[in-house]
Order: sequence, then C-alpha cells, then structure tokens
Amino acid sequence: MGPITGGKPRYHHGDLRNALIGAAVELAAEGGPERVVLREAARSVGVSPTAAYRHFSGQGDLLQAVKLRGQQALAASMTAAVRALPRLDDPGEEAVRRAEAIGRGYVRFAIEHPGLYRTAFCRTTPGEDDDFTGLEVPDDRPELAAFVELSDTLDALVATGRMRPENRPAAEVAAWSTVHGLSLLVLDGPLARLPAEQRDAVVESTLTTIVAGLIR
Amino acid sequence: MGPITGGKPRYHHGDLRNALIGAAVELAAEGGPERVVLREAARSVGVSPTAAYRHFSGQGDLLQAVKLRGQQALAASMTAAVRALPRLDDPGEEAVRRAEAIGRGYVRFAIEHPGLYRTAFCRTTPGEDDDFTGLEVPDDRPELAAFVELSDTLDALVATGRMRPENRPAAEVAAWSTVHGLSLLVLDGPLARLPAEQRDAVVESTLTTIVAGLIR
DNA sequence: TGCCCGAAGTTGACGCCGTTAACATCCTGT
DNA sequence: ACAGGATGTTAACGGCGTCAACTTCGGGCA
Repeated sequence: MGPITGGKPRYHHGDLRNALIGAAVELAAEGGPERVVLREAARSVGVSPTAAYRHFSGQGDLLQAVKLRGQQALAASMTAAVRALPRLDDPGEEAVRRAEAIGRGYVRFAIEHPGLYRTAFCRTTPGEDDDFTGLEVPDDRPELAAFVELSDTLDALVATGRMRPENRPAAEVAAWSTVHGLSLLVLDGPLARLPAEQRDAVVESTLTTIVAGLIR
Repeated sequence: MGPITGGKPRYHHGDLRNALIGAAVELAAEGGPERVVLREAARSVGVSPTAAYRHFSGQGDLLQAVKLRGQQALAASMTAAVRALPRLDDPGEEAVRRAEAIGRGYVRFAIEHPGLYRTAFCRTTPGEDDDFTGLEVPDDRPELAAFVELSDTLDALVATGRMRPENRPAAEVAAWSTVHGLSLLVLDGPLARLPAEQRDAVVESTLTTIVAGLIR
C-alpha cells in the first residue's frame, strides 16, 4: 500500500512510522496502553512485525509515541473548552470560568477517550526525555500549551484579586491533581459504574468545589 | 516445600493460594501490576505454572487478589496516620488535622509502595464484584474502613461548623480525587523527577490547599 | 483396615508476544 | 550505472497465558 491508500503495494511504505503510530493510537483508543501491541499495529498496517524496528527502538518506544499523541489530544481538548468560552466584562469572573472550563475539558477528554487518556499517563521506561520536570516549561512542545494556559489563568485569578497570592504556588499542582484524580476515579475507580448523568453531576460539583477552594 | 518452609518437599503444598498471592504481591511491589506474571509467581513458590489454575481462574484473577491486598495496605496506612494523631481540645481543629492526616497517609503510602499502590488502582476485568459502586459501603470489607473514616471526618467538619453543609456532598470525591491525582502525578507524572525534599513540600502544600478549600 | 475418588499438582503443547540475526529489495547520490 | 545505505522480509528464540491429559496424594466410607 502507498503512504495512505490507493497505490499498489510497494516494498517501501513511505511513511511507516506515522502509519504505525496511527494504528497504535487506534489500539490505545479502544483498549488503553496495554492494548498497543507492536505486532498488531504492524499487522494492521500490512507490514512485517520487525519492520517497526526500523522506526522504533522497540514496543516501549512506539508506546511512548502514542503517549505523546494522547497528551497532545488532551491538551487540544482543554484549549478547545477554553476557546468555546464567551468573553465577560468582569475579568475576575472570566478567569474563574476559564479555570472551570479547563478542568471540564480535561475530565471530558478522559471520559470521551478513556483509552487514549490512560495511555497519555501510562508508565513508560524513563525514556531519557520523558515529561517535563516540575515547573520549567520547554515551550516548543505543543502538548504543554494547555499547561501554560492553566498557569496564565491562575495568574489572572491572582491579578484580579480572586485568589490570594500565597495560594498561588500550590494552585498549579492542586488543580491538576484534582482533575487527574477525578478522571481516573471516574474511569477505573469507585465511580466507574455511576450512570452517566449522575457521573456528570459529580464531576461538575467537584470542579466547582476545587475552583472555589482555590479562589477561597 | 511445606506451607511455609522447613518441611521436605511435599507434592501438595497446603496453602498454595496464599503463597501465590504473597509472591505476586512481592512482584507487584517491585514493579507494579504489569510485573505480576503468573508463571513467575509459581516459579518463586516452587510450583508448576498450571498449578495456579487450581486456585485462580487465571492471571487476571491472581492480579485481582493482589489488587485487593494493595487496597487493604493503603487503607491500613491511612488509618495508621490517623491513629498517630494527638487528641485536641477543639474538635473542629481536630477534624481538620484528621483530614490532613488521612490525605498524608494516602500519599505517603503511594510514595513508599509505588508498585503496590499502582496495583491497587490498576484496571482489571470487571470481575463481577469489583469495587463498591459510588456511595454505598458494604461494611464487611476491611479496605473500606479508611473510606468510612474519611466520611466521618468530613461529617465532623460539618458538625463543628468548619465546613458549610452545602459543600459536604462533593467533599468526598473532591478530597479523594486530589490525593489520588497527586499521588499519581508524583509517581509517574510530571512531578516524578522532583527531589524528595521538594516533592514532600509540594505534597504538603497541596494537602493544606485542598483541605482549606473544603473548609473554606 | 483398605481402597477409592476427588482435590491438588505435573507435563506437554498451542498460539501470541517482543526481539534478534541474517537476508532481500529499493532508492539515491556520485 | 552502480554501490551502498535505508527500509522491509523471513526465520528463529525465549517467555507468557492457557488448555488437555496424566499423576499423586490423602481423607472418608465400606
């Protein structure tokens, strides 16, 4: 098959790396990280298993690539949720709404794409250049735009007097922890069996609780 | 080997189920859920792989047993953290301290036993009687004692006027979400590479932030 | 007491996985 | 035009989970 479709089968694929990632993403989407199996990805691309080793150092490396895709998709969901927000006259109120929207976008993505979300946070071998460490933000990474957006929003909360400055340092981690934990409890944890309606209510009230806690 | 040690090798082990769980727990402790491999557990007990099938329906079932052990250990860590607390004159203040201690015990366990903690929350086949669903608490399960304790503590916060009653419903999930998310961010996420000292500081400030948010 | 039958453990095999080594094919630059 | 590197293939290895068939043990009934 050609790079996409339609050509007769060529010996050289042309874009095998991306094709494999695509197949692996699909697997991850429907079964989480443990479902991304190298041989199956290769099979679904129509290529021999070992061909993958020309583009990835191994299964872990492929998984890592999928993980990155997942992170990017999550970030996209968050920024989309923010962009869908109306502008308000009161900048303080707007910052609050923005914070809630970011959280909502986060959890929403987890619920709508559970497999990909799990993959985005799955454990991978320390991979040499895994995540960013702590607070520094190498800003050439698209999947971190959402993080920057959160950061800016929290700053806005302080600037508009909605958040006391001494709460600012912990706000980053507290907010992230809550939405992350909430997502996982809803996906795999004790809240997994809640009917959708009830689940959404829990998510919403938890969101407002944490935001209220941050702004005091 | 006999049930424990010291006897000459008998054909029948005597307590194979527990022995296998023990070995599997050890594996999980050092490598998380994906490390609990049936054949290796059997090997380390000195028994043939298929012997395990007399006591478990398969690897997933064994994993499920380990998961339960992990949940119990986590609960134990939380209740221990609470019990180590001094009694105070002000019941409101005591409730606040208790809430913080529960969270600390939770995160502390995650940090000290990362593999077991991950296993306690790993995805397993819906297993027919997995977790409890939502709010009902079948109280004959020891690993839920900690959950009850959290529940009681939150009630105490309301009773002593430290928490506004309308915040009570979401408090359960909000608190749990935060400590769970925090634990995972610290174990596998962006905070994984923080030096221990800095990490503990982040944990502590996040803990106080969320508690402050709950009690407003 | 003896025996017998089910419970508990064993061997052997199957298919799938990740991975390596050795070989085949293509394409590109000189 | 052709040499050689990049890309893909086949073959094979060991490890995993699991099933089927066989063996050994030990407790309860005659």
